Amino acid sequence: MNYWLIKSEPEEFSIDDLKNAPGKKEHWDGIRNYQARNFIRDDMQKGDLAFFYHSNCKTPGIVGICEVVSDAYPDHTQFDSNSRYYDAGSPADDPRWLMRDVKYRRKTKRLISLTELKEKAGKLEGLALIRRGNRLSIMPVSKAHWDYILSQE
DNA sequence: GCCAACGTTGGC
DNA sequence: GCCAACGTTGGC
Repeated sequence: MNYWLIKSEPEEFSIDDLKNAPGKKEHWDGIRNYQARNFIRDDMQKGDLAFFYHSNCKTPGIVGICEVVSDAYPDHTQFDSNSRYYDAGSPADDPRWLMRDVKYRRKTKRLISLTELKEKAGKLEGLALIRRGNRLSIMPVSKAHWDYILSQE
């Protein structure tokens, strides 16, 4: 059992969009970073929990919790020439990009902002999210950090 | 909208 | 294999 943080721009896909999706479930497409891909492929497991993080918005931060509910499978958007995620170089018989399905669990009681997480850097040492220049859209969260963040809810 | 930080690309 | 140029991310 591992813990994660996944970023989404709320204008694109918000925690409410996930909550309102059929079965409260959606595939997490559009990952185009090898490190993030490797996390999806190698380290995520069905049943893992992830913080849902809103990025590139007025107050970036953690807004909810979701669960990984599928194995990794090819992200279909890489083969769709109309998609912004189209990748002409991805071999059809060995797709470069994978995704998993995530399911809505709940919203956090309040938005736990990036600012606040940075203020608690002492308790969250090593958390990828607050490392300088971090741009990963999927990153691991240790059990200790997970528990601590939830205790601040 | 700006721009720092980072990942990727491609010439050599 | 190096590294400059470029495109993207994402906080501010």
